[in-house]
Amino acid sequence: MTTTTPDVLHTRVLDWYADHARSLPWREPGCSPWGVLVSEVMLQQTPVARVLPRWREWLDRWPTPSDLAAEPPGEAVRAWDRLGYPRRALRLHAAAVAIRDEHGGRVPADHAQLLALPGIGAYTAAAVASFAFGQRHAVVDTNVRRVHARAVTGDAEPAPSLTAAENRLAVALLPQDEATAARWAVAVMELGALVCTARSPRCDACPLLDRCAWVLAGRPAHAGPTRRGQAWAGTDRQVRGKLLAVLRASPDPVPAADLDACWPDAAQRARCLDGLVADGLVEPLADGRFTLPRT
DNA sequence: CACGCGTGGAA
DNA sequence: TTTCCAAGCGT
Repeated sequence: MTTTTPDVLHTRVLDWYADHARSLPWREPGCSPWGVLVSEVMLQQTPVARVLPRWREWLDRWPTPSDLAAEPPGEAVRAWDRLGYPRRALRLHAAAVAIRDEHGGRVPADHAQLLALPGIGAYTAAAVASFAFGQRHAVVDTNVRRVHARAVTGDAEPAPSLTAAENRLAVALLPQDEATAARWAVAVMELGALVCTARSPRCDACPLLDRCAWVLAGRPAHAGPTRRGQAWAGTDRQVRGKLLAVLRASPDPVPAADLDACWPDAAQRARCLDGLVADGLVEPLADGRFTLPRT
């Protein structure tokens, strides 16, 4: 239970955002909804600094969904470069096709229609509806969850996965006015990204310092179980990454021998290649070579 | 619902 | 060096 009224949180965070927001190209007034959507998908689990150059290239090459939809999906995977989780590139291409075929080439403003697009989940649908179309939605990402956990709930970290209680809290905190709600959504996220960070929060720079439930409680350590980091060395994910890197680097289809060279364990290599084919990230050709997907 | 899914910079 | 972690999604 908090004694701080939402109005104070809104004023503090919105004023802070007005002074400290980063100038990012997808926040420019002239940025299209498509530009916002592309940025949101690229930013799923990938840092802003790494996204920036790829985002500019994408929007320059494919300024509309129909431009991307006209290309083979493999071109999206190649242009994705090393942003990671390349299935996102495939889904973004599929979303572009759906936007062209089912929405007249225009990114839909409706939350449910956004949610129905490939690769667009609860967070991204709300983010696009809010950031690109100025609507009132609870936009709950990892930054927002961390700010809410500390400032409102008084916990050092949010729960391992998004809970119904967190969603209820985010809805309860939304300003009533639509335009204010949209600014609040991006402002809280920015606060979590720049000040209320995961590792070393800069509480001295926080506009909520004197109202933060976690600080007022003496910054107690995280109570729950420590979440396990993802293993990497020797995992299928590493092997998939190596296989796909070979295919991205080659403008032409690649002989199987080139893929064999990138990982010593033949069984794991074969399993991963099969997985990539099943995912639609790799296309096997009749002559035994492999390529990024053409269809 | 817990898990698998890439990548690389910073602490 | 190792570990953490960065605007999640789909199954």
